[in-house]
Amino acid sequence: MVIKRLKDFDIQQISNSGQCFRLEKVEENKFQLIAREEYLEIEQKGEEVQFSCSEEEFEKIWKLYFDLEMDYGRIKKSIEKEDIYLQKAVLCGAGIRILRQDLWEVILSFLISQQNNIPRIKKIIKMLCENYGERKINFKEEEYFCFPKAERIAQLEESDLQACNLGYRSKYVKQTAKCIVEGNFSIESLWGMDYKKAREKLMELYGVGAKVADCICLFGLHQIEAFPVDTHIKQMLEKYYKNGFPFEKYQGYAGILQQYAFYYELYGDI
DNA sequence: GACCAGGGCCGGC
DNA sequence: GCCGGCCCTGGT
Repeated sequence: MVIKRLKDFDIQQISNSGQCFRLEKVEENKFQLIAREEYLEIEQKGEEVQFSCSEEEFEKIWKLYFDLEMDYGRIKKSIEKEDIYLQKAVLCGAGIRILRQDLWEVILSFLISQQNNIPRIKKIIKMLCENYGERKINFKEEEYFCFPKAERIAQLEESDLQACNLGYRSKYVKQTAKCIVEGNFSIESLWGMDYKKAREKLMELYGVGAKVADCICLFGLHQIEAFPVDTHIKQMLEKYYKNGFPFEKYQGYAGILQQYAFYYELYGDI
């Protein structure tokens, strides 16, 4: 067990932020996460956060995973005072961070995400994990399932994917997995590219368009300048930034602001 | 029960 | 560059 006091961190907000789909609330203030083939429980009260792992594991995996070395306070402070919308958005999702998830998991998850809603995306991914992910046992002697490897997904028939409710996305997933496994697309090489090149390269994949590519850049490669425009962000831009979003003022990290805005659009001033 | 829309993309024009 | 079609289902 590790206990930390963390600023700019809210596990519930991160869970609801739509960037990851395997972080689930299990009881009040308590969440479970399956990532990096590990099982983790997180319990938060105020700034005090408990992680169900050793200090070594925390340092080795989770500190980086939750992007705890990034100063989000500084990013928030950089927002212009006159920008009422962003100020409100940042206040609303003050504990959001951009996780450092597994690249393949992000690619598959956001292929599934298109023209879909978050509860349904979570259900589909859960089913894929239970059917095709490696089964493991956690510290409570309970079973859990890892995210399925590309090799396993590539073996499946489209009908198997249809059975997991992927619908018309089945063909995208099947072909993308095959392409990666057969060595025709190196996802590792993406790490050596800048945002523009990585985005362009990702769009070569069948089923990956501009928006999904941006999500993969932002959530999979941690290229925080990527600014995915989905239907919510599109509506927001049309409503509050008719003369254009001030990207020039937030060069290099607009994607983090996108995430605050996305969350604010979803959950608003509740 | 009906209807709309969801972290869009592809293919045809 | 624009537009129709698309699997399925959560939410109203």
